[in-house]
Amino acid sequence: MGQDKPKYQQLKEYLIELIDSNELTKGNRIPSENELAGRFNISRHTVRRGISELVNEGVLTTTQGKGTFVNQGFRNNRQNLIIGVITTYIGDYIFPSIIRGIDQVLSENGYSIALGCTNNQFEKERQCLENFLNQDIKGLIVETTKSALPNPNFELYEEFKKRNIPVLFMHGSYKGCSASSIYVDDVEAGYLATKHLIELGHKKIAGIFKIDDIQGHARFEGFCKAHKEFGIALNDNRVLWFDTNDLKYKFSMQSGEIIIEFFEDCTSLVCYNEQIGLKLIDIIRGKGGIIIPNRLSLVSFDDSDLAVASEVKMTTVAHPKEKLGIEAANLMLKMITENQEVFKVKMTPELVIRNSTGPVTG
Amino acid sequence: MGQDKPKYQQLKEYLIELIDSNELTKGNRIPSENELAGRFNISRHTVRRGISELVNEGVLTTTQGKGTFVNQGFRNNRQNLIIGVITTYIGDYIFPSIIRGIDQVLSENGYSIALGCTNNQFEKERQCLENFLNQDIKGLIVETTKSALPNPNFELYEEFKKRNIPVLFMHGSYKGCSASSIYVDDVEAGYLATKHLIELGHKKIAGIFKIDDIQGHARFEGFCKAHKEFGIALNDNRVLWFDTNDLKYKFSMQSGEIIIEFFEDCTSLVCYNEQIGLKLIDIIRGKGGIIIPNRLSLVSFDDSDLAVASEVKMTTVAHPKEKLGIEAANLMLKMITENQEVFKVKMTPELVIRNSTGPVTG
DNA sequence: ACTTGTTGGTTGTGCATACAAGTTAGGCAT
DNA sequence: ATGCCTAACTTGTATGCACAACCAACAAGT
Repeated sequence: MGQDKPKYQQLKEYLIELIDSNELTKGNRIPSENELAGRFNISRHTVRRGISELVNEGVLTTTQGKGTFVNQGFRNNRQNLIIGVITTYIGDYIFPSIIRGIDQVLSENGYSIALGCTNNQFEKERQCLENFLNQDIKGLIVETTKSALPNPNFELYEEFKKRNIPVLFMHGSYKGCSASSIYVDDVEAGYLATKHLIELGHKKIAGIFKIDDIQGHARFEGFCKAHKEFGIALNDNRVLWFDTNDLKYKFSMQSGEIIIEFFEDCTSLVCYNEQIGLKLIDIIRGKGGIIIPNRLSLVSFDDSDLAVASEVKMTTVAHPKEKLGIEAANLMLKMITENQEVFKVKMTPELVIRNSTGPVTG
Repeated sequence: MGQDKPKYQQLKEYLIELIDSNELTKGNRIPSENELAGRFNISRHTVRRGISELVNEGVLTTTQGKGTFVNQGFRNNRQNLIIGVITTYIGDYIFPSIIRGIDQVLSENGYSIALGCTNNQFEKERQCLENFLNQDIKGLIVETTKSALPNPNFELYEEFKKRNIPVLFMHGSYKGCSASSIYVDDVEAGYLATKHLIELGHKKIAGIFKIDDIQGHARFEGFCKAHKEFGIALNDNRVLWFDTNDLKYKFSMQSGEIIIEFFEDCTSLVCYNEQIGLKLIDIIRGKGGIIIPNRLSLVSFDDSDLAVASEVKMTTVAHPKEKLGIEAANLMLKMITENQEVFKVKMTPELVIRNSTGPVTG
């Protein structure tokens, strides 16, 4: 053995080499403490110290009276590579795709995902964060909860920073927090959608946006930007805002009349996402008379499964979804190796033209 | 202090109490080893042993020359309640709902989810299992990968059993493995779907099923059972089998002619799931001439979002999805408290009648 | 003002020893 | 042959000692 390292350390390395070279394998008993002490001419106490560390690392198990045994092989690669992922919702709409993208990259690199889900509540976000602080995670990817509001869990994020655990925010980061983030340019998305309609000759364009969601605001901003750029006046009556609760009631068949009245004098519609878009298509179909895209052109956002589910294949501005997840995961891996650097990545959405939009008629 | 427990253990408890009662909080230095040794009249070595265990548990940090300090609070509730969840796919179809159901229950009970995803490959399943063996999980919920084939990762499941970590299989368990499982009665599902058509007067019923999936077999079995029960002959030419690879090619517009020919002389169709159902509706719509349900009644399975996405609202046999996840999670919690018992839970699917089916005409 | 050395305190490594407690196998008595 | 006991071996707990490495603060010298 060498001379600089402590003896118990040298013993550890000796034992690990025995295991790695398969001279000792799962279930085998290692020499007794006294035997090792005698063989290397060190005290039993020193042997015990080395062994106890390996027990802590999960390599060995000791049983009083019987001996010390090599564990079942699995813990030999003594790494615990977990990335925490916190999203607002699992299982809805585009979130699964994002998670799948993340998983794809991470699992290829030997990491696994620990999942948390906030349901857009700060309290649950806090729980998730505390949970992850108790685990030995190597990084954290967070989809921000209520990103427009000040975040009460700020100190917990600071704690990750203190521990040198990189944190990456998705879909916008919290104010005043100089953390890394990856997000989609939703202003551009709104702009692209609206511009597409304008270029088809539309001038009376209605818009439906979500009010309690930063993406809704951003898409509306793009909506305005396009109007301004092409010198088209923006009519407030043509913009409809809704929030999460409205989803169940506002867009049902029963209230269909009201909705249809809303965009009656328009030739086209920018629609916050495809869940809403699909409900509108249903309402319009039920009502009869209005044909897409002849009478009404419809642009939506995200390009989820729902975009092509009905007979009307929606023109939409595609959210990168899986690609966003992949980018996020790659970025996280980069952050883990390159210490503490701050990245800001913007992803650009793309217009996908299908047959829910057409040139303005009549 | 007491008398039965080892002294280093008593010291640990003493220190933890100091921390829990906030007499020592994050960042504080604890008394030096010599001081503690003197105060309790034990040897410094014994003190060191107690402290070293607390260091290992993440409660304390020692620095040579400076002293030993209390860590930043969060690890004080020294629990690590994680449940491993392995599914074939994340993000597709009904799986997100199942995961959401699991998360809902577990997070309420202070657990968090560690996610793994096999893409239906044994190799990746193995990776996930080894990963979870390296973590300190309290239970494992597995959606079986290629459940019809013998499983090469059997020994890994055995290892969980050995460590007293309960394992719960979803959607069928591996052969020869006496583990707990929760599953949907897919034979009943196939039976319900077919019976519904028969009761509407249909006698020429086509079927499309997935061959590399145990659910496909089961639903087909129910399909046969209904035919037999009502004394209707089963024609092999009316049953079409496909596997995962076919998804991309077999059910596209290009090959639409062949598909349509296949059920040309039938009045109704039992369709493996709604992904396929929707593609068929697309093909039929593109071809023109065939109207659902007038010329062709269509029953599908699962009741996902896709069932009501198009203008044809599909009659379907509903998979419990989220409810299955909730049940699975509850069962897991039960298994954790009640040691090593084996549960078998069967969930019954329900027929949801919409307007893709109607009485036979002509 | 700055460097250097000393001093006393802290944790880190290491040795020798003793007895307690659990496991196993072989020997003895029944 | 069966069952109990003991001896020998294992790890677990505990003490006492010695010196090394490191840290902070203060004092002395430049």
